[in-house]
Amino acid sequence: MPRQKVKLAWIAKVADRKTSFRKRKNGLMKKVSELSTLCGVDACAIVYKRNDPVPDIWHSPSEAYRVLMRFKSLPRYEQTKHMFDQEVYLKRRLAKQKEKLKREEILNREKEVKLLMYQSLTGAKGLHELRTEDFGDLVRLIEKNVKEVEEKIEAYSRPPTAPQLLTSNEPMHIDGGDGGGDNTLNMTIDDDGDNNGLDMTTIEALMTQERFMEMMIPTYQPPTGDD
Amino acid sequence: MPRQKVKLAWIAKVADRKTSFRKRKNGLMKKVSELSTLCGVDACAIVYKRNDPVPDIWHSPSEAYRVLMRFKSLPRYEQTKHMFDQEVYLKRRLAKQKEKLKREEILNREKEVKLLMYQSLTGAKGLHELRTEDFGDLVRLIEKNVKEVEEKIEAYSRPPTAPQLLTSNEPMHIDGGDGGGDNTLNMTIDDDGDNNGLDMTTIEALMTQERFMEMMIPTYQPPTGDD
DNA sequence: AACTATTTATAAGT
DNA sequence: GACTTATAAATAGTT
Repeated sequence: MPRQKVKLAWIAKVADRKTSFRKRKNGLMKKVSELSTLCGVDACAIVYKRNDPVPDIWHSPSEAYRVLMRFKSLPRYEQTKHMFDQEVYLKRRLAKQKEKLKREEILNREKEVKLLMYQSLTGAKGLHELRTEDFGDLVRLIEKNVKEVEEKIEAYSRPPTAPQLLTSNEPMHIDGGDGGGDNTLNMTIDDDGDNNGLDMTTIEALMTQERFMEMMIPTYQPPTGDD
Repeated sequence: MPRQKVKLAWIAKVADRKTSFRKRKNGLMKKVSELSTLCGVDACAIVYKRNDPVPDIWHSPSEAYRVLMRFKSLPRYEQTKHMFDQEVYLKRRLAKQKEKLKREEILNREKEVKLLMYQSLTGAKGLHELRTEDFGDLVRLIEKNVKEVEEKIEAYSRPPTAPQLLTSNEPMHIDGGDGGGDNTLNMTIDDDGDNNGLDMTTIEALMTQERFMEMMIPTYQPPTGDD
C-alpha cells in the first residue's frame, strides 16, 4: 500500500495482479514463518495460484501434513468453529471502525460547539444565527463552563488561613475531566437532555460581562475607543 | 518490529508471546484475506494455538474446506512439490542477503580505494604507508582514471571541422560505465589481476603533475606561497 | 486495549 | 522480474 493506498478489490490489470500476487505471497509466507517461530505454534498456509493445480504451502512438508491431518481428524463442527469468512471478518472490522468513528464524531462535536461559543462571545456570529439543533449543546457547554468558573472562583476565594485538606484522589481540578490533553476549556458535553433553566437571557447577560469573557477567552480584548 | 527489532526466536515470556500471537494472527488473517481478494486466488491459513485443539482458520468454511479437499486429492508428490520448510526458506533468504552483501562490499571497496587515491594525491598519506593488499587495486583504479582522462583529452582535441559520426549505441562516454549514479570518478575495479607495468615511479611522476591533480580532484588547490 | 515510535510490507516506477 | 523509493501497514513496547 505504498505510493498509493490500494482499494481492497480484485486487481483488474493482469500484470499488476501477478506482481502483487508474487510479492504478497512471499510476504504471507514470511509472516506464517515468523508467527510459527516466535510463538511456537503449528501453522500453515495454502495458496492456489490461478491455473496451477499445485499450491504453494508454508511449512515443512511433514509438519504441514501433520497440521492438515490434525485438522481433518476433527469433527466437522469443530472444524468450522473458529473459521472466519469474508463476511464475518469484514463485519468485525467494520464494527471496530464504526466505534472509532463515533469517538471521533463526539470529539468533533465538542470542538464545533466550542467554536460556536467563541463566535457568539466575540460577536462574530449572533445567537439568532444559531441552528436550533446546536442550541442545546451550546447551552450545556456554557453551563459546564460557568460551573467550572464558579468552582475556580470558590477555590481561589477560600481563606488561605484555613486550607482545605485535599484528598489525593480528588485534587482541585477545574478541567472537564474527560482526559483531554490540554487544560483550556476542554470539557465533554453530557448529552443527558437535562437543560435546567439556562436560557437566552442568561447567556446574553453573561455576554455583557467583560470579566466573564476575559476568563473564557485568553486573547479577548475589551473594546476601546481607538478601535 | 517497532520500538525494537525483535529477534526471530521463540518468545520466552508468556505474556509477550500471547500478545504477539494475538496481534500476529490477526495480521496474518488480514493478509490472507487481502491476497485472496486482490488476486482472486484460493487461499487458506490454519493456525493452532497451544493447548487448543481447535484451529483458527481463514476463509469461509465452504471455501476453506474446498481448498483443503483440493489439496488432499493431489498425489503426495504434488502436495509436497511447492512446500517450503523453515530450512529451505531461510536458506533462500540467506542466499539473497549474501548476494546483497557481496554487492555492498564491492562498492565499499571501490570507495575505500578511491579514498586512498585522494589521500595519496593530497599527500595526506604517503605511498609508503599503503598496505600491500591495497596497492594492486589502487594501481588498477589509477590506470582506469588515466585511461579515461586520455580519452577525454583525445575527444576534446579532435578538430571540430571534422566531427566524428557517433553511432547511437556508442555515444562519447567518459564515465567508467558501471552504471553509477554520479559522474565523478565513479568506476569499477576489474579484479582480473592484470597489472601491466604501472609502478611506484609512474605514480609518483603523476603526482608531481599539478594539471593531473587538478583534473582528478575538483577542489584541489596547487600549493602557493601564502599557505 | 489504545498509543506511538519503529520496522516491515509493498505500489509504482526504473 | 529484481531494484529503488516513497508511503501505507504492522507491530513491540508502553501506559
